[in-house]
Amino acid sequence: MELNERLKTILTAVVHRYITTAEPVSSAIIAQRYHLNLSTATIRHEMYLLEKNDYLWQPHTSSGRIPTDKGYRFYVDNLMVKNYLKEKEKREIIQIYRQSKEFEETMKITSQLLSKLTNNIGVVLAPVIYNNVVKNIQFISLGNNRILTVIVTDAGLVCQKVINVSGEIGKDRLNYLSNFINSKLAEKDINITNLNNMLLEELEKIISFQERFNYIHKFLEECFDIKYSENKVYLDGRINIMKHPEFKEIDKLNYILSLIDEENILAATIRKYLGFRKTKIIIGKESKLKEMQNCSLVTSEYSIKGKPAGAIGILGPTRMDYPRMISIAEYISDKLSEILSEF
Amino acid sequence: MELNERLKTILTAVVHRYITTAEPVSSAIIAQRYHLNLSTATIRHEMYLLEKNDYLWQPHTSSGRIPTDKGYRFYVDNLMVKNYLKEKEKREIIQIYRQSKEFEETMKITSQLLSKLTNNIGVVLAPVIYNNVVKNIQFISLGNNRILTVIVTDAGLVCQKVINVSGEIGKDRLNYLSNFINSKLAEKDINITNLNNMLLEELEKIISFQERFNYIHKFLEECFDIKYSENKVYLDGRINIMKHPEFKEIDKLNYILSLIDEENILAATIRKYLGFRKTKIIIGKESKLKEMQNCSLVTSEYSIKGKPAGAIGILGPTRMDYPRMISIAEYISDKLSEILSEF
DNA sequence: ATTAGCACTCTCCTCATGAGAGTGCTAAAA
DNA sequence: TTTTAGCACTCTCATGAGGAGAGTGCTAAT
Repeated sequence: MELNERLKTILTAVVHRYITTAEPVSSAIIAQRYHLNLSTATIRHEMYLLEKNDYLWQPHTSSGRIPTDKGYRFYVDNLMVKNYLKEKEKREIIQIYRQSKEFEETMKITSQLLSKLTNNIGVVLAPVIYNNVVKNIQFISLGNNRILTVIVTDAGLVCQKVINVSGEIGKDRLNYLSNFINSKLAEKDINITNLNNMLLEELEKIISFQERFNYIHKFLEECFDIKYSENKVYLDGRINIMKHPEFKEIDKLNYILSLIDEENILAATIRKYLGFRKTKIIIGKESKLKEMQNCSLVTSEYSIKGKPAGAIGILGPTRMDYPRMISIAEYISDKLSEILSEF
Repeated sequence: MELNERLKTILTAVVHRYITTAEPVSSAIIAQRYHLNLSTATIRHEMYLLEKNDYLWQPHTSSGRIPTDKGYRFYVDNLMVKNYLKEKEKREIIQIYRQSKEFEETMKITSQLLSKLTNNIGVVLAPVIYNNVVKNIQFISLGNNRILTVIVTDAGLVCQKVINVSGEIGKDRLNYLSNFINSKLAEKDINITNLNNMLLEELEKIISFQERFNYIHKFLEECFDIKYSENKVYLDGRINIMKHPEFKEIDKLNYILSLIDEENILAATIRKYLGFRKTKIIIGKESKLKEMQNCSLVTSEYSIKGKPAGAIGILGPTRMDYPRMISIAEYISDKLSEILSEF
């Protein structure tokens, strides 16, 4: 069924009212507060139609109505009015970001900002390193046949990995190696995957002749097999879930808690919806995850120097103020993109 | 009042029973299960004495008894019998540790082991870097007057920091600097604090003449002002709190949740009790933190190459199996010490 | 198509009741 | 003096009844 204007107005009213009060919405409240010049009986009839079409539901026969996931979805796609942050809020955000000069801290601050501004849970996925241009590589001998590799990307990301080698490699040789690679890196932009594929061949040519290290190939392969930042997730504001009446019941709390406990599930969910569009909204059961059934997730991607890098997210009850969540997510991801690009 | 043997036996019985059932313990249960050859009336009288002296309390006048914090404390200090892990469990732990060769992963695995083995929350404080001997230092230019400093300690810890300088420092000069420092490091053991104090003078002498960098002093000072690992905390098994009946009530859950949310509070609490003894037990209100009032924390320190480095912890309800928690905490901290010392 | 009116449904709160668990006390036994 | 049997007493917890209140669904009139 195509919703007519009046049905849309009523659905909007129900969503708005329910978002602010967390109580089932009655026909009387709509009539009183939303000035539709309709009697409660008419509104009741319209609500009945909305319920029949799965936009609303009733906890029990004689109670008010609550939006369904489908109702929220329709609201988000067709009804809501975009919201913009106040200049004052924007300034405060910028102010807070100014405190941090470091990558890790910036990630933490971002998740804190998200949770403080929304009263929900703030999530930040660290940038994926694969896409970034490698700027510098260093090998540091730790002794005991262990070598620390430090890779720096143009985005200022640093990742490290300790590698076991089968025989001692002298300092000079490590220096030779890093100098050689760095000179190659200076010539043109190379990301980690490229580095892996391209450089290995060349290195083998040069080094296996010059240096006769049989194991150098394997060693380098290990160096570049870095998953570091792929799994890194920053969460903040877990306690906020306790503020929402929907999680007063232990069972529902249990679901969202296990989502929070297993950061990987959350990260995987966000990652699953990446690409295609900057901002995405996943409402309740849309995610197919049983742990998400009472939650919504608003995610927004950020980039570094124009290249997609990662995403931030806001996790809260399906009953959330979507326009505001979206404006916050988008503003923060924009700021984060700017800041990381400057690094 | 000094507790006589019979009172001790009864207190022990109450603690053991309460730990397994989470139900107030009645005199009848003690008489039935713990073969004291006493009537319920006598046991009731003894329990009354224990209650008068604050070792037990009753939720209401006609219910069984529950140990107080003081009761648990007495049990832990005087009554409990030390427990040892089974060989099979030890083997499994070693097995799991074998999967990891990296520092970060080892920390994560440790917190997971703690939570899985105890059904409580596993906490790991990363090693504090100050005590460690500095092995190698590298400066990598990031451009835009930004320099990445990587410090490696003999324990294999790596910490990084990005520093803004007021003017560009060339690659050669950075190399000169790191070579100079590294040569000094090779001569004798220097930890970060020493490095900071001692080296700065020497460097100033040498470099301010040779290189005429006015800002080199300030730059180096910033380099060594590293708090990196001090605040790093690894938590695992947050969801486990839901398994305990004491947290079925939302209010109590709220407290422990805010403890889990603010990792710093937890870390600070653990740190506060560091030193003096390897393993420590903080029971309920002993910590003075209102968030801890229904929780106990068992912590055990680990070391790297014999030097105190950090601590692990187990966070759960005061009603926990202390002997087992302690044996797990001690075994894991020992293993962790071994592993980190090998790095 | 809209509305007034009203019976009906369901929740929620309170109160009463009774069973059950476990104690505290007392007087008798050891 | 210590221990115990016996019993009244207290408190919780589950159940059900009753009534108020919120809100609906339906019907007949506008």
